[in-house]
Amino acid sequence: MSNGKLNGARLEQQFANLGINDNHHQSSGKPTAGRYVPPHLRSQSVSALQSRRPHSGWHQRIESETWDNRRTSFPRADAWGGGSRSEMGYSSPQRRGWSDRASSQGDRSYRPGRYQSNNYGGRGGNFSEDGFNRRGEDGIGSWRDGVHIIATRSSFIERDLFGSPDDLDRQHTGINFEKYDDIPVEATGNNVPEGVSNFTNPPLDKHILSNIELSRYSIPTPVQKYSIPIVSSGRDLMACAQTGSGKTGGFLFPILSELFKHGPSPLPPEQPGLYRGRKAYPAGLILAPTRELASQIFDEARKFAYRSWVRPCVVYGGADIHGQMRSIERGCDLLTATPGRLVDLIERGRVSLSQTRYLVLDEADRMLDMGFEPQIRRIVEQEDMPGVNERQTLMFSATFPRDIQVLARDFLKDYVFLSVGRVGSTSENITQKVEYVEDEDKRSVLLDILHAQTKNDRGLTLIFVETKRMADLLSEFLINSGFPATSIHGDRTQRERERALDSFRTGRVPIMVATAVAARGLDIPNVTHVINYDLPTDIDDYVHRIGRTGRAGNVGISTAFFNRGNKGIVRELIELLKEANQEIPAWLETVARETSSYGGSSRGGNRSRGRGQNRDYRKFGSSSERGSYGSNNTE
DNA sequence: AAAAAAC
Repeated sequence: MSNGKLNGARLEQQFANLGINDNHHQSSGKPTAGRYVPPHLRSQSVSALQSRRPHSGWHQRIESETWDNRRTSFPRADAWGGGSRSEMGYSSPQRRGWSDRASSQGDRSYRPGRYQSNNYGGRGGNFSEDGFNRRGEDGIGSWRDGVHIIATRSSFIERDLFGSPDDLDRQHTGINFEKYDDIPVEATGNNVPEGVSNFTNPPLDKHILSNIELSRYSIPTPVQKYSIPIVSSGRDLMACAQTGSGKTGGFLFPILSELFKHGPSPLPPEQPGLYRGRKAYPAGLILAPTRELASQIFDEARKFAYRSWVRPCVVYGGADIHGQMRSIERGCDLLTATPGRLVDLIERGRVSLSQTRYLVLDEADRMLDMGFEPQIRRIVEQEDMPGVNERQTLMFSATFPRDIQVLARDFLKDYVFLSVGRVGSTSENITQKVEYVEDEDKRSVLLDILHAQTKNDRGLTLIFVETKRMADLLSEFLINSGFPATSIHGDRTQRERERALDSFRTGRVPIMVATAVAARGLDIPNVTHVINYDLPTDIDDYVHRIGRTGRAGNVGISTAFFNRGNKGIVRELIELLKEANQEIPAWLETVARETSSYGGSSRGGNRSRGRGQNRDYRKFGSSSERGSYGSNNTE
């Protein structure tokens, strides 16, 4: 199962296996049984999918429904005539690419020869008296003659995107609004704009306000308070914010708001190239370090782009690239991507970054670490993305080590540094326990913990291990011990990963064993317990991992198994526990004392200064000055 | 040393 090296028959087999276990298909009774639907498309309404059924051949339909987004999921009489659009006609050579038109803002309908100048986006008309479209056909706005045409509302789409008010799954009830005022916020840089305390029309566009309201967010979280005016005033941002503090909204709200205000960029004349089709020119690009995180961000983007001219898309590896290409060539204004797949699409000539005005690096410290940095540099510096002065760049992460801040400077101009939450530490919402457990005792201690909590705890337990192999072994062990468990790691297929995450999220399988792939950014409500079965070697990873619980003001528990193998992080761990007002076991202090303070590793010197690392190094950094980049390693 | 991310 975990070694998926089947070749020829793989695809068919995958399709054949599909209808069996996927509860999405079963529960919603959609006509898609037997087909793989990526997570971000699974909530499409029945009518939407049915309406597409008669249009094209079976094979085509799999692909298009897989990656198709809302925009083309609904019949559009004006664009498609009698609704006889076929995938073949779609790719016919006589179709003119939208990007090689004389007019910069071309019509995006797909019928060959159809042309309406100054029109961008979907149909905006068809209003009914109450503003709702009863047939559930719209939700796609447009831009015409400098005016943002907001599409009619659709109760179908709204239920898909926003859930119903009593839908516990979707609610953000845990947000402790009173506590927001106590959270320290530090904004440094030149002329830092004043924070806003409400979602209001200036500076936000009215339409984004309406989508924020539909999502039931009532007041800005601390990071949003500042990111909104910072982005609206054209500034760059490096934001260091506690996990679960609304970082995604922190960049989506102001970016979409600006896009709604200003409309699409004029498209450049198409360069001759191998690929003659419609190229995607996203106005905003969001990069994320894992596929699941990209998918999660995209889900949010769909909510806040609802009824607007902005079409969000997502691309990531491990999923069929052709479907993704078809999706983005239908229009792609706000693209969320993992780096590898994006580079692939750029090489294929399917994506140009020449119109990208907003660049977001989520989990930025991860994106700029040794594994990712070359790819990021390539995307940002060696493709056709506008230079640092012609775009706005935003970086977000819960941790921002000083050396990464130095690196990040290459991508930013006169940025505001924002530090939200308990600086450099984890939230007090999380009760952190550390237990001394030898490797050979870990299994039985884990079982004890799980036995103790299954009684009345209906929350989810996330268990982190260091290796993919251990993730497999441990989840198998738990299952054999009678605990419903699943696992997620990079050697599982994308389908397995998504299914594992989904069954965990819904609570069907309340225990998940995970590698670092699940450590960052994933927003899974109701994770009440994070267990570090293996502690990471980097304290920042620990911070991100335990941040999967205690989200949005909820409380959570974290348990770490510590033994001699983990003494490398002992001092940083103690510092962290102190800052978060956690109990520190006496034996842990002993281990720290026994661990030589000069212990050979360079880690103690550069990174560990506790609170220092999440503060603006321009202001708090020790010896290195702004101008001394390149020779700053003399501590 | 391991994990993640493209085929």
